[in-house]
Amino acid sequence: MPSYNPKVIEPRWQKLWEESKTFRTPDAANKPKYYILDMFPYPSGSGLHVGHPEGYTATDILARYKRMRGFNVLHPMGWDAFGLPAEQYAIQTGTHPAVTTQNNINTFRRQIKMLGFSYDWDREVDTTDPNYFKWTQWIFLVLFDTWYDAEQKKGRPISELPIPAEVKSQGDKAIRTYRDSKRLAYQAEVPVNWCPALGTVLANEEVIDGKSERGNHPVVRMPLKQWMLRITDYAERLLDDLDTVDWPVAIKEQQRNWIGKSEGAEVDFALPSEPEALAKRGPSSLTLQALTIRVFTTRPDTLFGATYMVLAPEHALVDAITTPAQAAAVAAYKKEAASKSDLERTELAKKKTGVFTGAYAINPVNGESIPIWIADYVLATYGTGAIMAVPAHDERDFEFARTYNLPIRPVVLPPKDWLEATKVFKVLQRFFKDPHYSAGMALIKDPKVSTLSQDEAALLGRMTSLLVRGFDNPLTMTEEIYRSWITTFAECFSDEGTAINSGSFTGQPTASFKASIIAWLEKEGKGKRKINYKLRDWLFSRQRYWGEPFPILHEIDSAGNPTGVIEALTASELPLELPKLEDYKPTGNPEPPLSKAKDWLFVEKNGKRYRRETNTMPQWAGSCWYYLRYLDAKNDKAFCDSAKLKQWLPVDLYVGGAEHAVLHLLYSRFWHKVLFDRGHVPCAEPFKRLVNQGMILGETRYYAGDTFYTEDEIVAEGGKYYKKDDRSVELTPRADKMSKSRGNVINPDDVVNQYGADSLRLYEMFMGPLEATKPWSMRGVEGVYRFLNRVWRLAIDDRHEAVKLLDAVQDVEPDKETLRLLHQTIQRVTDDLDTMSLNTAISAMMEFTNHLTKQTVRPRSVLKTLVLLLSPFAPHIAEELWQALAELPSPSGRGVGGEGNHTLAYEPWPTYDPNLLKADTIEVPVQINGKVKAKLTVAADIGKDALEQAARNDDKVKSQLEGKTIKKVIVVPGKLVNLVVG
RNA sequence: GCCGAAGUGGCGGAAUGGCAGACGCGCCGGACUCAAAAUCCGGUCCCCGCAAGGGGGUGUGGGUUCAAGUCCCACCUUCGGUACCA
Repeated sequence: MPSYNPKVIEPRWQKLWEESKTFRTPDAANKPKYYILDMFPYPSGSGLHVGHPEGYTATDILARYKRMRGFNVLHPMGWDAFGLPAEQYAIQTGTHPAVTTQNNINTFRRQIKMLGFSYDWDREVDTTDPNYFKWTQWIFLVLFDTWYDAEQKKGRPISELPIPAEVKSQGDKAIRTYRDSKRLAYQAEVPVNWCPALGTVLANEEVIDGKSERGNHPVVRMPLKQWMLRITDYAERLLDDLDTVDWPVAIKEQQRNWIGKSEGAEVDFALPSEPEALAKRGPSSLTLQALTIRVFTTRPDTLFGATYMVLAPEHALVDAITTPAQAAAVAAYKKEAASKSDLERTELAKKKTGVFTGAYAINPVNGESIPIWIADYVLATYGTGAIMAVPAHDERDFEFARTYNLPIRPVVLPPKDWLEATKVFKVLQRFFKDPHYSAGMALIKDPKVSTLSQDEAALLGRMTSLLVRGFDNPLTMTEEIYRSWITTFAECFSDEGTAINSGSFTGQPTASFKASIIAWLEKEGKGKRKINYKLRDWLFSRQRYWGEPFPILHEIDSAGNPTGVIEALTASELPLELPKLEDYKPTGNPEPPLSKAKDWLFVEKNGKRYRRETNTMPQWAGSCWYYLRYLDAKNDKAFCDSAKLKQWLPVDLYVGGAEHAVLHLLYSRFWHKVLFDRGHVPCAEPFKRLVNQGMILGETRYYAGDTFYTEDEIVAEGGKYYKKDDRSVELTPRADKMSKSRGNVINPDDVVNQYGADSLRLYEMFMGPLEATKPWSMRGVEGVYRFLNRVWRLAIDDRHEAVKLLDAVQDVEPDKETLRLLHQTIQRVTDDLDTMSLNTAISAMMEFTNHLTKQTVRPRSVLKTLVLLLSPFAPHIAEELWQALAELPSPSGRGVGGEGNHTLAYEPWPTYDPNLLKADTIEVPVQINGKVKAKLTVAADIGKDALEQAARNDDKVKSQLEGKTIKKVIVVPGKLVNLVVG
């Protein structure tokens, strides 16, 4: 038997590790801690795919390496198990989602264990376990109990919220309402994506082109009372603290964009208060004169160019300001806008639409009366839902103004180089440089020949002299030119420049204008400095069964109607478990399925009647804090013991897919900061270092239209690809995402079956840099499998019946060369592990193996070191070889399983001696004018002068230098010699 | 459009500013074998040349430098994210 047989040795070692709990992590240890975390998976019904083991292998290698480096390593795994698929399955079959979920978890656990990861399984978590979600609910109660103190920039207990006197005077109910309005968890009426076919609300990311991601059902927008989390209060800190974490810049940038901080001003536009106008609108608009429309702008310096205003169709004041004459048109437009999803709105963004309300507002800087429109290019959810439109300097306003013929007034003069950078200018300039310019001019003016429009030709005429002069003299930008430019080329300028047409502010550059106008607005009480965020509050409730129930009660009166009073459960009442349902089918309306559980729904407490909250939490809830639960997974007194939090936090290394760049990672950070503010965790950021593994694509295929061929059916020639047996068709190579429909999914089970877990692990790391997107290749797996076979045969006699060392393995000192290469390999592998360059670490071991293969005598000590280096990558074969190579159980090895089985998992990591790295002689290239012309073999420690002499004396160099003079000599000892000749 | 990443052999990919293509795959040749598989040894960037040797070469065009895949400027392409955010 003992040729390399992963099918036998892998299960054997997995069993040993499991039975003796080799990787159990003690909480107390006199070692430095290292917390390595994987993004835990959603256990889907289709099982593990090869993308999962990529990150898991990388972290496992690091975990095993750090253990050998003497760290107390925490490396846990668990399940993000709430989610829609199990519920859909329940609807179809009646099987409880918990059953489906446990089956899927079992499959995932089996598959993950099959890969030999060194998780501490005693810390396994499952977000659907009541003992887990008890604490998810508990954290929700913390959010519910917290308000954000903007002055202290900190979340504080709701009991510490100062109650304004006028609220206090209105009694308990007012105080209650006031408190509820300040909590981090609050209820609000918001538009949601309701999918009637699925009977649920969907998250934005679950809606594609106005249809549900699953099943392609239509989705409508409707307002529903929802639970929201006030993440916007933490926007600034979520932004600032990005500077304190070691994350990929791309992810930080994505989070910054998502938070979307912009600085500017809020400006109030008053409505004119002519009594006549008011009377016409009837009693509903009696308060009109008190109304102002508040806008947010990042460009208060363009206020003088505001020629109209636009409200979002959903803006609260639309009906109040609309004149009777416009009422019908406005109503129709509002209806149309409401029926469109956000996506449809943006899809149809090419053409801007809108309707005049009939109302006017007063521009606070110049008292001008400007028309108010509604248009769906203004979003109700951003800023104040209303804008001042400056068509001369905003692309969107510009386009809208052109469509509806609204006035465009330039108030910012672009700098000169803006004009020169425009595409049109470049074309013109090229044209003017043309020696056939005069002839060209004649042609351009000839409408039969010219491709320019009449307007363009006219502008060309007007600008000719200016532009011609412009080659030699600086071009002067004037309002006249800018105006022509806008009208002719439909290009507006939206950057910073110099103010024109702006009253006493004229002449100021944009930056100083902004500052001075904000000061003016604040003095006049017409506006103020304002920072706005794109980030919106987090819609936290779902109309689903399979999620965490909210620990919230709604008080009801004797008729069963809600009184508006909400009460949180106490910690002692947790967990609030899900009721069993007979029928998981959607209710057909937005009433969540939990409303069907009549026994569960109503409770009496302190003599009052309550109805439970029937929404459930989104899937993100459980994954927001799972990294904390691992530290103390079985604690039933707290979500985690505080000493353990102090010991283990923050996570030292977090590895997962970039698809979670924003949502999961932002939500987690938010919860963590709230817990931090409330004193439950000891640090402000949860994940110190983050690494994203890249996506693994399917095997490269070679396409001709829709038909494709595999690598061995094609032939490459001159950078092009053809079918082997028919060269008439050129093929295009492409690697696609793995998907069932493309039929290119690689199943890890199959790979392990054929080559073993060690080969799968090794291949996934050898493919390329961890962060890179890379295509799968079965041939590549074969390659690393052959490598492991070679390592095996370095030590083991594969023709022998028992696992027996080859005679070549001897207790002798390694020769000089082998010793040098060994230490070099230790260095390379160690350095590569520290930088997570796992692909090159494997290359280094391959090179050393290739060297050893050629040796007829293989010192046992050398093989043992190689095995230790290999062990984090391919632990099973390493353990097996370690056992064969080690005559005695190593005293430092923790016993695993039965007699004679000793793991290498806690062996000290090999160290290298820098003095042994150097060879006695090295090859140094000699360049002449930067090109390598000769190579010298010299002593490694040769001095600068000696090296130059050696180069000059070299025959090849001499012949190259014949008849030339050396102008300069560069000698880099140990590296090269470069002779510069004339 | 904006933000981010990346462009290197037939393929995956290596290269603190210092010999481009490590390592693996594939391919070619050889050994072993009756034969095949497996394994082992050698070769393999392109062009000219029997060879010795010579020339070219890291998306494109410029630049810095004795020396550039690597640094700087401009552009092109691909991938990922995001998108009326005022």
